[in-house]
Amino acid sequence: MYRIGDFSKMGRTTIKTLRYYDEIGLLKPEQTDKYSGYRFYSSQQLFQLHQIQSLRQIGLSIDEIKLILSGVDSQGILQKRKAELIAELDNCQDQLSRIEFILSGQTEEVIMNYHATIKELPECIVYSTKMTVPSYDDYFQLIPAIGAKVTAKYPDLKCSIPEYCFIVYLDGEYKEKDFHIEFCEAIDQMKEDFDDIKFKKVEAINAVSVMHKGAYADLAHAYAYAFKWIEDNGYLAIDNPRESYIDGIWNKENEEDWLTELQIPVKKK
Amino acid sequence: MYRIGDFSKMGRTTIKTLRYYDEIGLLKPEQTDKYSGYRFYSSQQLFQLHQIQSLRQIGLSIDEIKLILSGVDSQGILQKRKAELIAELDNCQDQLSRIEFILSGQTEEVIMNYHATIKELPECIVYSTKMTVPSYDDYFQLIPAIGAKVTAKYPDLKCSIPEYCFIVYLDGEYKEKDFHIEFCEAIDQMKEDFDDIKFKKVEAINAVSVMHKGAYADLAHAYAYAFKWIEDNGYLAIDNPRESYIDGIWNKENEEDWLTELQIPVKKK
DNA sequence: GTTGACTCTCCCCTTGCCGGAGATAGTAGT
DNA sequence: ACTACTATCTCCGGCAAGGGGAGAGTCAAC
Repeated sequence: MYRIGDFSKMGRTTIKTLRYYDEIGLLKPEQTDKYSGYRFYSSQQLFQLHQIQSLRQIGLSIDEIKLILSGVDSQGILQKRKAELIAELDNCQDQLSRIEFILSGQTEEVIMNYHATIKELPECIVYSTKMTVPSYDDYFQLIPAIGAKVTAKYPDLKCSIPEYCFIVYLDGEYKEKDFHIEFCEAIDQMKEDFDDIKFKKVEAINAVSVMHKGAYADLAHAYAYAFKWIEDNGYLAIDNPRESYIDGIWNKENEEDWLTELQIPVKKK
Repeated sequence: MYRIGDFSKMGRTTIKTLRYYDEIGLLKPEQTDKYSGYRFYSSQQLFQLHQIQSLRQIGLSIDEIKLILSGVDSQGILQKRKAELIAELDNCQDQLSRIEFILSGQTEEVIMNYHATIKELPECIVYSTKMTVPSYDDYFQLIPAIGAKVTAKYPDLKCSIPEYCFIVYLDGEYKEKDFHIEFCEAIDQMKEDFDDIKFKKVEAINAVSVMHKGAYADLAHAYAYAFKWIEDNGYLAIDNPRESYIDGIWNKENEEDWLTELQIPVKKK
């Protein structure tokens, strides 16, 4: 029989850990002095401790170890842990890649202070209309009329809150002018199409998001940054990019305060 | 200005998280109603939130993000995170390898219930003597005499507590009999060599440890298991194996209760 | 006036322990 | 038997980054 200090040295663990394992019932000392409370361990328990340590070293949680020790489906638990590890590896690789990307010192990132995140865009219902516009300015002048037209037709229709209004670029390539775009506004319910207005459900999707602050003329930098990010970090663009308007001419006088979110649907390569 | 619910939807985060960021001063709402306590965020803060999220997605802690936002050495922090990630990747690979090893279903593991752990063996002082013995039994009969001889010479010398007594196999290969071994007993202080007894410091080292329960005749299985484990998990044995005796003929009658720890110094390949 | 949706603060919970305070227990030396 | 020292005990609090829920107050619509 060994006291906790000696046992901890033999098992290369800490006294705190042994007391904790006692408390949670993972490894109870073979004997506990009723009056002093001293814990006494046998050398046979070193064997058990060693097994626990080997399972802990492969990252199993204490609850999982308890299950294994009580004879429950250890294959399944190991398979589950294996899946976790593979996910963890992917995640580490992804993070590492992103750090390398930042450290490689993109000019756009430094100057414009761009940052990319992956976010899940939830499913939503939108009304949409396609058009070809010569420039950003023309496009923003068209929007209020579209809103008014839809409201006139369906007075009970409401924009979702918070507002989610975006355009999708239908041109496969980058264009300086005469964009072919689809305007979308997220709403709370489905309605029948009319005129050139179509109602549809936009599926949930993962996207790379880059925030752009300032004039639309500089959006090209944000696009360049986003596509380079996608390329360098092992993602693949799987749909047309969206531009979501948060602040613009309609609520901010100063061009520098305009805020636009670029969303590019992607998947891991 | 947006209330917390809308802002959380726009930023694809949770209300709890926003409140937490407020509490710890990472992202305070632009305005807080003095009477109702309601938080109000501006769309410009969406930009800040987005930056925070991009840094969180590469695994930085909140304290690190605070540093970066306050303009402190972001290069250094990213380098540090990169190093962490590389270590994490190694660790995941190691764990994955161990799980594969278990799942590949080693016979020895199932039958003998072997488990391997990596542990750090601390530095210690030992006295040692080399000998060639025909069998385990002969060897265990020799040991008490050695102990007595040393104690006679140095009465104030004490074995370390807990006792750590092991032999090192000097034969490069596996032998059934006539082992060339070095007997070592850990002690509390250095002394002068005499006769065939040498005193020396054994350096700290990492070792694979496998516990063997039962007769010494079966130790060969433990060796086989340990060396296969080392091979399959990308380690390299860098020194002669040690056998540390915990329970044996001297304190347990029943051979099945004997407990021996096999320690093989290794490093990662 | 009354729902119903939203938000607030406050407190406890998570994992696997670590650190420390204050109280005993056990051992060695005198 | 007394003292000094070490080992051990229990209990409390803390860690990272929020999550869950209670109970109370706010806000807008019907």
